[in-house]
Amino acid sequence: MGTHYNGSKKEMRALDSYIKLMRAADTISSAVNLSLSKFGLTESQFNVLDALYHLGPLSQKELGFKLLKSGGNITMVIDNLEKDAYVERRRGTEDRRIFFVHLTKKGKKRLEKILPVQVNFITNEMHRLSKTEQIELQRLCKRIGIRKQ
Amino acid sequence: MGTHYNGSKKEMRALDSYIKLMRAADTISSAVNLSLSKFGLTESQFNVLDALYHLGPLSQKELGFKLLKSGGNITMVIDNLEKDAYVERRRGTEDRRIFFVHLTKKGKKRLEKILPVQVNFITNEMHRLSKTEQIELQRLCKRIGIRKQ
DNA sequence: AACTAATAGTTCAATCTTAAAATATTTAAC
DNA sequence: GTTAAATATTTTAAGATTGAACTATTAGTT
Repeated sequence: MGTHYNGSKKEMRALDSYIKLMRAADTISSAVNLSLSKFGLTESQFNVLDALYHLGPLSQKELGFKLLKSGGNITMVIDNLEKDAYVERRRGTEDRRIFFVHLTKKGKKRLEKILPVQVNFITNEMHRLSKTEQIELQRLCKRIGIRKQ
Repeated sequence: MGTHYNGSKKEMRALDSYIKLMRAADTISSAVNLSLSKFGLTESQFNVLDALYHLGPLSQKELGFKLLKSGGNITMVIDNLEKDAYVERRRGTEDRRIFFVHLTKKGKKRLEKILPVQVNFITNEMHRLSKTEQIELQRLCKRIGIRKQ
């Protein structure tokens, strides 16, 4: 919020922290989305594929929890990934309310092609910070990014 | 990205920094949006009102630049704010391509009511970090959030 | 067994967001 | 002065995102 608000120093500092945090995240996110768009994926889609790749099949509920997204959103992202046959829904046998989302062979192949490029891309982006700075950034962000009950 | 990727330490660190940064921004953004929703505003709408309040009338182009948003997006956000009569478009006299966006009295009043609450809210959120930590976070985020030409 | 709670997922309405194509206007070049 | 290039905004198509209402299924209560 701008320079005209006559808040206390403490308030000004908090606002400045907030703005800079948002701006940094926006900047990286835009870059990541641009990089992924060359592969025909969005950041959301990539995050789902990545989660399934590293964690194995997950229910939509679990995906939403891991990725901090709403149920409605997961439905839509999975719909789009399923259209492209990168994932498939498999109904739970014990509990038929649950859909487990599985990575298909096609999805796995696609991800394995993209992953190294993405890793490289993000490594370059983060290279603006030294090792020590990155560790410090992680510590600070961890404090902020804690899920509330 | 998960724990299974066998990248170098440097890569793992970069990915971890990226994930934690995104998560922190998501967390704060959700909280801010929730707080603003009580006033019937979105974060985007609030950011526009705030910019106009502190900087005076701006063209849509300038707004997009300040807020790191695309032209199409600004058009839509201004449309919605104009529906609620919080802002109005005034065509430029020298250059008739430009629309200057003005805060209306209603918009100014609304913002002045919300601003202190928001400032307080964000100050509380950021209170998880000490003064020194916030200053460090700002420094690190500033390095990352630099606009590319 | 029947009723109620809770849970998983879908659908809907609203807004955000972008890139690309289309419009309107201005500026530059010939 | 007319044409071409540049600029500001709008429109469009696709996807992201949420909260709320809805459906289906399960679990708990009596």
